Amino acid sequence: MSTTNLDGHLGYWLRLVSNQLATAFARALQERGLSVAEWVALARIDASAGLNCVQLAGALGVTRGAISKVLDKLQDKEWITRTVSDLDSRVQVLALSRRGRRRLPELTRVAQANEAQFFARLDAGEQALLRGLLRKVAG
Amino acid sequence: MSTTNLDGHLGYWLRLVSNQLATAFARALQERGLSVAEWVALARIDASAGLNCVQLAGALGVTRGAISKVLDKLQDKEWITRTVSDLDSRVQVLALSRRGRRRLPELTRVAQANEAQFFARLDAGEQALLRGLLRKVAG
DNA sequence: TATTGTTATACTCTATAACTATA
DNA sequence: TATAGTTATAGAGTATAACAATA
Repeated sequence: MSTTNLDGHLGYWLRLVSNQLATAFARALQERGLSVAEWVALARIDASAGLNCVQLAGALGVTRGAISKVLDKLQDKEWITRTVSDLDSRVQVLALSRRGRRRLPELTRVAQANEAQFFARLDAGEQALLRGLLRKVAG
Repeated sequence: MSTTNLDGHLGYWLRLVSNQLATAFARALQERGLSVAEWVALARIDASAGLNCVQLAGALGVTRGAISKVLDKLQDKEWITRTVSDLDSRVQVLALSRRGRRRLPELTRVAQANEAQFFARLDAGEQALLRGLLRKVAG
């Protein structure tokens, strides 16, 4: 007799869907020369002007160390700038570079196309519902 | 002007929540000597009797190569058995070992406690709704 | 030829913890 | 002392592709 009803676990489905989406998205982004984590950071920097590293890490739910590496890669590609704050020289102000701004629209299109395809089984109302539930969990 | 409304992306929230859950769960499982991927495989083997590797890979949404490694670790710990099928000697039939069966209930409790805490912001109805939506996306 | 499972290789992603510089 | 950011280290998790054995 099995003791496990894995299908009842929310975590199981969350993991399955998230992994499938990430894999598909990673392939789509690869041709444009960036990874999923890099895209998320880039998009967040664009969406929230004047962010620093600690704030970005908090927004993405990862550590400072993890963010630091991702930012290194984005900076190597010259898609972002890191500017020391005038008010506090420990702080970096993050921003998109000219090149980053030029590239972002296409990346956003790729992200949206990927999402549209991936969540095609849900109608607009269901997608909004799912988004709302995830936001609520994220707190 | 920013072009990105990251909060509108389902993938953003999915990634955030999934990563948070996986990190918390990994910590809880670590003390019991296994990883998240190992637990998921173990639970799936228990839930679906007579699985082989290809079927397990399909159920978990990963490749055969990835599964092979996870199974190696579970076998090293003697939590599963791999038995060559009588009908087709290419095929392995996966099953929990005696030790695996003995350990599973506690691991299931850990998983459930972790989930209960993580999804505490959602009531039972919302959790069922979320599960249904994720299942629908997974197809 | 097709399928099952393994292996070699390489990445991405993340954490922990110690560190530097500044406040 | 506390905070911002970096770095060193380690490990989990996965993919791709080539491979051996079997069908």
